Amino acid sequence: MKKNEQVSTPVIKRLPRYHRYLEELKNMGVIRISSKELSTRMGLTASQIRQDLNCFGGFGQQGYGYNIEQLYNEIGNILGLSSKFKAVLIGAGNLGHAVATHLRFEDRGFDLIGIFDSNPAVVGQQIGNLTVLSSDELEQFCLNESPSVAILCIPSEYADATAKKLVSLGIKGFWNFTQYDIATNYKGIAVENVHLGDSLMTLCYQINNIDNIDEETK
Amino acid sequence: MKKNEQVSTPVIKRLPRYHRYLEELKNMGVIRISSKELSTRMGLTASQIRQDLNCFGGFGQQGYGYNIEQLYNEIGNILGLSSKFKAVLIGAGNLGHAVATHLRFEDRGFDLIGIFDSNPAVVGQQIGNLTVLSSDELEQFCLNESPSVAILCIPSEYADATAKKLVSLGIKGFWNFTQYDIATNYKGIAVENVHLGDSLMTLCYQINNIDNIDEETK
DNA sequence: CAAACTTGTTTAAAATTTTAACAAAGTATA
DNA sequence: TATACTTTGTTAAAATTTTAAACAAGTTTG
Repeated sequence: MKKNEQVSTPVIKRLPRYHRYLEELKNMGVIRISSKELSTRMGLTASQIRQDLNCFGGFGQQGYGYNIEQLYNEIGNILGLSSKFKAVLIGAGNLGHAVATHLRFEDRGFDLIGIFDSNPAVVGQQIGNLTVLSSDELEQFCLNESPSVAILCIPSEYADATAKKLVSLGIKGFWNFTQYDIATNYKGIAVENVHLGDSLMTLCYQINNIDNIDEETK
Repeated sequence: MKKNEQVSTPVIKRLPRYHRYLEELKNMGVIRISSKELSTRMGLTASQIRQDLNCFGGFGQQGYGYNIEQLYNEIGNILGLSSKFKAVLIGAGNLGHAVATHLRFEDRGFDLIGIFDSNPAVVGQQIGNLTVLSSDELEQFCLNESPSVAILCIPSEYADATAKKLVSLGIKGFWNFTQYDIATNYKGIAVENVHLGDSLMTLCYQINNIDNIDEETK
C-alpha cells in the first residue's frame, strides 16, 4: 500500500473491470502482461492503467510487466473480496430471486444469509440453500445475526422506510434495485444504486441518437 | 431544441433521474417547481439542473420555474421514450426471466417481442404474454421481425459470438447483462453494459472503506 | 408599480482524464 | 558479462469535462 489520499470514484469503478480481464487471462493460462498489452485489450491507455494501479502501490516490475495472478489477487485485496459481509435480501419476487441465484456472492465479499418477503405465497419457498422468511421476522433476525448489508428488491414505495429501518438495525450497506434513490451521503452507509430502468432509458436515448454516437467516436 | 453540439454522457445519464423525480412530483399532483427546489430534493445544485436542461432548450420561465408535466414530457421526448423499438431477450434463466417481467419496457421506448433460450427445459415456458422460443429459431425470427435491440442474459462465454451474430442480423443496440464487455465503440451500435458483478464488488470496496467515505463527504 | 423570483446564459473554478516523458530496474541475448 | 531492449513507477503538464457562481432580463405577485 502506498498513498493515504482519497482514491477517486472512477478509479474504484474501474477495478472490477481490471479484475475481470485479469481473471480471464489467468484462466487462459497467461502468466504475465504489460500495461501496454492490457491497455489495448481493454481499450484504455497504458498510462491510465499504470496510474490507476499506482493509487494502491507498485505491483509490476520494470522490463517484465505484471504477473497476472499476483495482480489479480492484489486487486481482489484492494476491493476486499475475501470479506464475508453478511447480507440479507429483502424481496424475493422475480428480481430478488434472480439476484439471489445469479450472483456469486462468495467470490465478491458477501455471504447471503437470509431472504425475506412479505408475500405469504412466497414465504417458505426455497431459493438456493435458503428458505424465504416472512418480513415480520426480519427485525429479530437482524438482532440475532447482525447482517451488514441489505439487498433491496422491493417496490420503490417501500424503499425509504425499509432503508431507514434497516439502518436502525445496523445495516451498513445497501445494494439497491428499487427506483428510489437511497441517499449516497448517508452518515457511514455505503450505497450502490442499480436503477435498471435508468439504464434502459439511456439505451433508448442512445439508439435514437446512433448517428451522433458515431460522430463522437470519430 | 437548441444546440447542435454533442451532449456529454454524464448529462444523458442524469436525464432518467430527472424523469423519475418529475414523475413522482407529477403523481403527487404538484404543478410547478423551481430549479432551486428540485435541486434540494435531488441533492444537486440548481445551477447544474439549469445547465443540463439547457443542452436541449429552455423549458422554464423566469419568475415561474418549470411546469412539471411539461418538463416530464420534454425529457421523455429527449430520451425518446415513446419509441417502440422491438427487443428480443436472449437467455430466459433466472435473470432473463426477472428482466422480462420486472421492467416496464413500454414506458421506456421498447417492445419486447421475443424470448429465446437454448435450454430445452425452458423453451415453451410462458413469460408474461410470450412463449420462450428455441435459440435455433432466433435467426429466422430476426429476419422476419427485424428487432433492433437484444437483451443478453446468457453466460458470458457466449456473449461475444452471440453479439456478433446479432449485429449481422441487424441488431442496433444491446442491453448486456453478461460479464463480457461489448465494445461500446462498435460502428453504429448502442450498448448499455450492466455488470451487476462489478457493482457488487464496488459495494464491497465501499463497505471496507466506510471511514474514508465519510471523510470524503466532509 | 415595485419587490421578489427564477430562468437562460456566460464566465470562472475545480476536478478528472489524458498524454508525455524519463530515470531506474529488470530481462534477453550474444 | 556486457549491451541493447523492455517496461515500470512517477512526475509534470495539457486537455477535457464537470461543477459552481454570477447576473441581466423576463415573470409573477401583492
